[in-house]
Amino acid sequence: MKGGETKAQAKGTDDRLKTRGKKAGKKTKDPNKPKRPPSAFFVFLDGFRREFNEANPNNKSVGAVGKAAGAKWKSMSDEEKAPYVATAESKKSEYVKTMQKYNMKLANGTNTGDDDSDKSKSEVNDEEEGGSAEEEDDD
DNA sequence: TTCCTGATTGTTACG
DNA sequence: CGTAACAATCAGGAA
Repeated sequence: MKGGETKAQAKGTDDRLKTRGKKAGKKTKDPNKPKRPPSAFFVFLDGFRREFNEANPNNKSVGAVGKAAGAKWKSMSDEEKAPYVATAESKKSEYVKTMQKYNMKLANGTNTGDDDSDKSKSEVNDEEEGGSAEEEDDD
């Protein structure tokens, strides 16, 4: 057990509580723009929502689930969040890779037009599918 | 009818 | 180092 909880973040961003821009219907004009992968919390939320949906057919709204999920999330132990965090990590890996292609494409698209076969090796080889998500920490 | 907001935390990136 | 914003969701409120 770690005595000091990581309060480093210190939620110094309470300002964002106020509807931070973020329009729902705002679509990105960049089709390749990689969307951020769901955090461990979101991964947990994904499953939690379904449960909440059945547990609360009345459904209140996203806020209700969010609060419930957040409350429970904090109640969860690191080990319980481990699987969610592990999934989040995997998503992040893909995100990073996607980001590379996104950046690369921009570099290619906005820059030159010379590219055909050579660029093949120049570009990022997405054939790197190794173990991935195989981190098991034995207690 | 159609669009947008709300609420949760995490993660990522820039100055 | 710190801040700023955005990631999903689902139904209701507003114009």
